Amino acid sequence: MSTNARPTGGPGSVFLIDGNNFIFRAFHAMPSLSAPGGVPINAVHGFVRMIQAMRKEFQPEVFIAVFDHSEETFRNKLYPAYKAHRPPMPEDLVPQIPLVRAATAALGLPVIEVPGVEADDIIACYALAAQKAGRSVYILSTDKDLMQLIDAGGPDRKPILMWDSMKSKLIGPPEVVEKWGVPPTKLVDLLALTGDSSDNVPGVPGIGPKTAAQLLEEFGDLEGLLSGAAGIKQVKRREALQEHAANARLSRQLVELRCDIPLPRPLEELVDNGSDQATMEAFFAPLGFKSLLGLRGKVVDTKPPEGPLELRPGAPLTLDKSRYTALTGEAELTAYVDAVLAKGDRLALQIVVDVADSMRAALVGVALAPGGESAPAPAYVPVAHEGDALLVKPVPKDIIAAQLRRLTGGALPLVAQGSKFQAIVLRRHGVELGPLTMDPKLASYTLDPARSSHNLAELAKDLFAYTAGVQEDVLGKGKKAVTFARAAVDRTTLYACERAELALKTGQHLRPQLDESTALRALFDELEMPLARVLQRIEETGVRVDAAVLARQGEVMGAEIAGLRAHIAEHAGYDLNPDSPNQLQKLLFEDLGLEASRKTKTGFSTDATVLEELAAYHPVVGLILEYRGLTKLKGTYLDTLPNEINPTTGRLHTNFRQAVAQTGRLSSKDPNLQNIPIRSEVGRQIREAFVAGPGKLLVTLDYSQIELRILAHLSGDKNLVSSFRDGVDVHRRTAAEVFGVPEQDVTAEQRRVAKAVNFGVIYGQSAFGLARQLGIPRGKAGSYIKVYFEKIPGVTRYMEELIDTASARGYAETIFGRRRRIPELARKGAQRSYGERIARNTPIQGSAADIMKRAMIAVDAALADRPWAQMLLTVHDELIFECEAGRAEELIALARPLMEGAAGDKLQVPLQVEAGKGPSWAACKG
DNA sequence: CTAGAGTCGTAC
DNA sequence: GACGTACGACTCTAGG
Repeated sequence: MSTNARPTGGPGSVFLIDGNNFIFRAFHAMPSLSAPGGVPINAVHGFVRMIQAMRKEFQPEVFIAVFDHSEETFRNKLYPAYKAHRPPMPEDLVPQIPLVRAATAALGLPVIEVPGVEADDIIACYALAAQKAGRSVYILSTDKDLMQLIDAGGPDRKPILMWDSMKSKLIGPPEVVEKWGVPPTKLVDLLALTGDSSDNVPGVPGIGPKTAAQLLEEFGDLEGLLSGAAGIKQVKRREALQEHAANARLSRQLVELRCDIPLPRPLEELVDNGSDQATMEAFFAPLGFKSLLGLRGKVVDTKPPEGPLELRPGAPLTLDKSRYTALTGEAELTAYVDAVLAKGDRLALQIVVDVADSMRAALVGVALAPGGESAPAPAYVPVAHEGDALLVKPVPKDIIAAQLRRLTGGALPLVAQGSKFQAIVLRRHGVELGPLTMDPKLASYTLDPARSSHNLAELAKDLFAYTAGVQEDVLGKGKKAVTFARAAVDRTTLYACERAELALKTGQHLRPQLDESTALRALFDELEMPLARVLQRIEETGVRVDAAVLARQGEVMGAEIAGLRAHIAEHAGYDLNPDSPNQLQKLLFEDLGLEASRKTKTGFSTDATVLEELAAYHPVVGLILEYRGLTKLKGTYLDTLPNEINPTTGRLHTNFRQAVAQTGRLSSKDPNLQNIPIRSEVGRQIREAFVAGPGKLLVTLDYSQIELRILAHLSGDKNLVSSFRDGVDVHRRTAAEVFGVPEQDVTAEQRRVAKAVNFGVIYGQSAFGLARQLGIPRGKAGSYIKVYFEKIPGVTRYMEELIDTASARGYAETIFGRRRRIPELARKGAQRSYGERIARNTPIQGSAADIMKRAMIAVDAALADRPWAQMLLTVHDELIFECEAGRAEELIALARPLMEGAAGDKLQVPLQVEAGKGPSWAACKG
């Protein structure tokens, strides 16, 4: 029973509420709360909320609440002192008991009670009867007496489990053993020995749970123990058992649940039909339960996820680092490679480099951790450690490369953390890797993109409670830090071998978790892992950037910036740095007395929207805006891009990061080539510097409206779907619907509004946000949104469903089953709202990302035997290629259908791809 | 001097 | 508080 397991509800499930247990827990969990008349109702409120939530999530076939009936039970007859010394019920709880029963009934849940029989016994009867009838049973309680019923189930029967709804913990046999030291079947015997002071069950004095478990282990059961007690060595214990044997037997009778009463109502009668709104309102409205009324009866798909939602930890790990060796001689290396090839079944790699840039790094060494029963221990192959005593006679690099090729060229499946980086570096050193089957970073990302880190050290800590060595310990820190090229071989060996071995272990640990979900397994094996190789080729190719173009633009812009800065200073009357929001605030809102509109954490906002409003009031504001625009372009692009050009290749090699964006998108870093300007004319000119090589052309292919198409597909909205099927302008069609005019009469302004609303929907924008975006009054924006949702009803319904399902499941998912946990949905206020926006956006943005990734793999495969074209970049919905000038159309004809077909048959709307070509990125227009 | 927070702005 | 996903430049401040 893993910590994440939850009940499987739906048909065939029987949920039995231990009413009294539940009331007490609700009472203590909820803050005090009173109904309008002053009656305390916090327990009622908590109780009802829990029932609502469970009904929504689990949709039990049978859902009943069982209560004690306050009469003498057989236990009192047996033992008058039974439950005699119970502390009195809290004063505030007393009046709530009858209310809870009534509330339960008002919710439409059968209230079961039998005079003279405790709730526990009734629950036992129902649980066993339901199991006999082939149902799975969940008892909603934390009462230890009920744990004796727990049964993991088997081939011939369904399980009986307990569910602690407040801790979200499923209690099965392993949890019972963990808590009590004995399985559920022996729990009665154990409790008979230990007794129970709260129920006044006597037990045997001096015997607590630990001793009882140990004795039962030794003697089998209570009777065996009592009859064999004479043989116990410890005097006190032996005498206690002999003296109190009768008490123990009596206790056993008190503790053991009886299931010999007839069921007051047969199971078939108790099928849950949900609640009746009128009944609920009649009952709850007078109690002031407004929020609960809205929560009623929506049917939410709560199919439990396949596989874990978070990485499931494993047993603590210890690694024997004394086995690690450095292979410093050629003979040693060869022998090691032979042994791995003979005995290993897979091989984990960890390269060591001097700098963190895969296209510049020099290979310093490689650690190898083979998997397999009799495989050799991990070892480190030093390649380029400067001046280490261990390496007086280093093995020639070409010999190392040859041995590595033998080892990693395809003879064994490979494992590597951050495999793309390693593959690029190794390839640059003459070692082309064979098939990679596991990259733990990508496995972690696929399983749980929302986790805080996919770093190997973090994974080792979280999964195996293992603390990995840190780079700092090898390289030193601060000014004295060295690169690995200057690090000692022995320390590097420990560090790198540990990482290789951790990659191996982590991969082996995560693999079965991926396999638990068909969707996640496919995403990993067929999407993320192959994509890493595609991205490897893209990064290795790089893109040509004409530094001279950037330099020329930079000079022009620099002069303009200097002029603007002087003008701004003139207006101000003093020299200031317009880059500083601080100084800008002083100028605008103090010296010039302009009106500050928005506040930031540290002062008044001076962002573009604020400045645009102020532009009419003072000429300096326009200058600042212009200055801002130009310095941004110059500082971020013109000045920095040339520095990123690789001196060896003469091209720009970005790093596509595959395990960062929580939606499944890629990101681009060092430099970021996914935010090169295009929207403004000045900005767009930067794209003139991205050029094709001589005799070549750039080709761009971009998905038209892919996110809106996915929204159309997911929501199934009639209007949206038909817009795309008919191939019309979707914003125009939306405008026509929303403004109630024929399509040909839609004005540019109307289309702009419709477009903004369409995008706002994808991002979960509010009326406030839309108003700000469009610069219109909030009321007007609200009415646009209102009409939009009326005219596009499928979208409304879909968005509500998305939030409900995501809230019930705790995650959002894409068309291809990529999941993203959204813990924010369990919180309140702003956090919850944020969670709702994520829930709306992730399926759309993530599905688009999945489709693009599929397209990239397909196109890459098609280009494998077409060396006249290379993929250069991806910008979320766009692919950029470089190809021989005469073959641009051929490339477009090849790639376009692959991109348009990348969703397979998953979409009910077509995908459309637009193409452009030209000598530069800027020239790639339609 | 460095690291991190804050603000702003670019892309899709 | 109010629009989702990224990356990064620049300023300013806290800390060594």
